[in-house]
Amino acid sequence: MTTPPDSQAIAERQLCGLVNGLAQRIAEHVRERAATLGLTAPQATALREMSGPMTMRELADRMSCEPSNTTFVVDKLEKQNLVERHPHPTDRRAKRLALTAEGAALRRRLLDLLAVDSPLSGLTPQEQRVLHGLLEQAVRAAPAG
Amino acid sequence: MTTPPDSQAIAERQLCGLVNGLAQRIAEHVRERAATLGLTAPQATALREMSGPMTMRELADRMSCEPSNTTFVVDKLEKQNLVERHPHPTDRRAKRLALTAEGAALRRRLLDLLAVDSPLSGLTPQEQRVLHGLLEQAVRAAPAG
DNA sequence: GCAACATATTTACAGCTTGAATGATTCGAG
DNA sequence: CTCGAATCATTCAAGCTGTAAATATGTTGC
Repeated sequence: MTTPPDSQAIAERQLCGLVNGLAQRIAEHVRERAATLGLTAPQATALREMSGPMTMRELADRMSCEPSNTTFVVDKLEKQNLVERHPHPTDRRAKRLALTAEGAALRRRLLDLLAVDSPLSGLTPQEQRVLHGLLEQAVRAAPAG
Repeated sequence: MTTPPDSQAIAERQLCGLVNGLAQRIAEHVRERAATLGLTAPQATALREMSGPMTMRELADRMSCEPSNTTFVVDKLEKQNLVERHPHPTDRRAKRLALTAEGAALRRRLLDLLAVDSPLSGLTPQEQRVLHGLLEQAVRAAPAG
């Protein structure tokens, strides 16, 4: 070891800062593009994750947020006629979220907007794959606090 | 290329989700440890970044948030006698933030708490260096929207 | 010196997010 | 079948965060 004992801790702190900084960048990027469609960032994130019918809990997991928050966000989307809450076919506790035709169309436009000048465009596809692997490993290793 | 045309966009979306997910993990980790010291997550983040005297703007940059937010957070820390706002020696617009003795002691304890079982402990030091390099490259390539 | 513009911080406000409490439903053990 | 624990979604209170505007100071060019 060529480094002092707590240098590892310092490196980890810097790394946490970088992760957080990039997450902020991504959020800001989403916010900008979403605004052009009349959506807020969390609304856009929800729409982005709605690749098919799913429950509130499932959407919350995809958005990495609390279920109570998805209630709030989905309320907004529902008022704009972008998504609908249907009863779940097999579980009466759950709601089955589905995009309306209008919602599906807006989602397509949103995905197109988000694809250009992504905050990750500074990395080559290969570098992105490496990053993907490392992040997945980090997330999987620290499951639930 | 062995992949369909928009597969790259999908990969980037997944990557954004991973970055966000890990950032959430880190925030949660900070929140847990901070709570044992009577601090909220943003308060702890501010304390962590206060490695020396700095201005509000500088702290905001380190915390990757808006200056108005640091006003809010520093207000809380000041009420707990952890930091103080002093006049800046050369720029009368700016405030010079400094830790109190109590704040410095608490910061030391906080750093010790944060160092054990870091959310990044699933990666080896070498992997962390690779991750650091990739993140820095991504952040630098997307400067300001 | 002064006008015009840029910067540092704060305030007011609106929107987002969490965590705890609640009601409805499901599931497994007896 | 029934009890109790667990799960899904919602509500509410409290706190966090960003935007826009306001105030004060600094800087530049004339």
